[in-house]
Amino acid sequence: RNPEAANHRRRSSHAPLLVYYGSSALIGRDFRSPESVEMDEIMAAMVLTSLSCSPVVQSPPQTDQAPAVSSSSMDMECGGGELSDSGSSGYWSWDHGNVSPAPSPSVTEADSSPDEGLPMEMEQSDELNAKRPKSSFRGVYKCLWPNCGKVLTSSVGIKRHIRVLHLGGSEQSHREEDFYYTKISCEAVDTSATQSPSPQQQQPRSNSSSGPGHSKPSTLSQSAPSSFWQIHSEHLYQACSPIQVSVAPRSPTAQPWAPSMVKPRCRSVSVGEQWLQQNRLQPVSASPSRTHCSFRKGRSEAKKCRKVYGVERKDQWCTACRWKKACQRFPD
DNA sequence: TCTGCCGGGCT
DNA sequence: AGCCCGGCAGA
Repeated sequence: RNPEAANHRRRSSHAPLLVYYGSSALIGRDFRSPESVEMDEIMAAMVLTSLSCSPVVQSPPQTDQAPAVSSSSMDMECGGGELSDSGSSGYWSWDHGNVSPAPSPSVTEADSSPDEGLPMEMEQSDELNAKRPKSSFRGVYKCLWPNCGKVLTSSVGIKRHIRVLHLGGSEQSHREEDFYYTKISCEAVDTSATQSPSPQQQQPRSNSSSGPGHSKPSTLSQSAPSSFWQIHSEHLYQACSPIQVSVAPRSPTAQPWAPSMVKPRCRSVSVGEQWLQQNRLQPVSASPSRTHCSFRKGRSEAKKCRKVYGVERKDQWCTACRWKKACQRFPD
């Protein structure tokens, strides 16, 4: 595709990472006024947008990096988080409502791109999971609604979020929320350094473009978003095979942000899908035949024509046996 | 290696 | 539909 678009894509996938670094710094300086922080965020995002085209910037975080406050551009990278720590609410999220205009045009463009949709989001998230420094997160819940990606730490919170914002708060959507969020836990193992079981926090995305999405929740409330179903059907397909959590050995020199390293390992399963699997529901339309789900019937103990009559008296075999089909004379 | 039979091609 | 066979997988 055109290089400019590719560049935007690269940038947009980098920006959240930097933002994340910023978030840790942000926590360290929460004594600052929100306005000041917000201005810094905007400034930082702008600077980062112009600086973060090179993967070098994306080098794994120095977790012991001091979150000093200064006006240098380097500090912007550390302190330019857009992540707001909701503090008293008990969760942090990406929810900025409709605050400032999108600080990073590239992010906005990527988010609003119609063909990127949720898969891109997941991809991005997975990518980020591998890069994120260790933290003490247990597990978080991410909204799967297109262009939302809100992350909360409580299932109640995410359900409420989905019900209110996306499902229009209708009561008929009871339990439906389950299908629109995913629990992210440590199964997205960070293999870059250790196999630490500590769950990784799902990286929230800028909602600078989700503003419009949030502004029309009622129109979406009665039917699932198409991209969601795309994901969901994919899950169903994948559900035929066990979820792969194991980790392939990896070159120590491999770049932790290489998507190919991360994507196959990290698969978030929506709670709804988990429910489906637990309840042994089958995909509605999918035919299981000719997939790896179909298994060959185990060999029976019964003797068939071949054994009974032998190859010499093949003419006495049943037709099916002669045709190498399932024996009809001595069925299982 | 033997056996059962699925999947698919040919007539 | 009838016939045949390559090839897979369990014993």
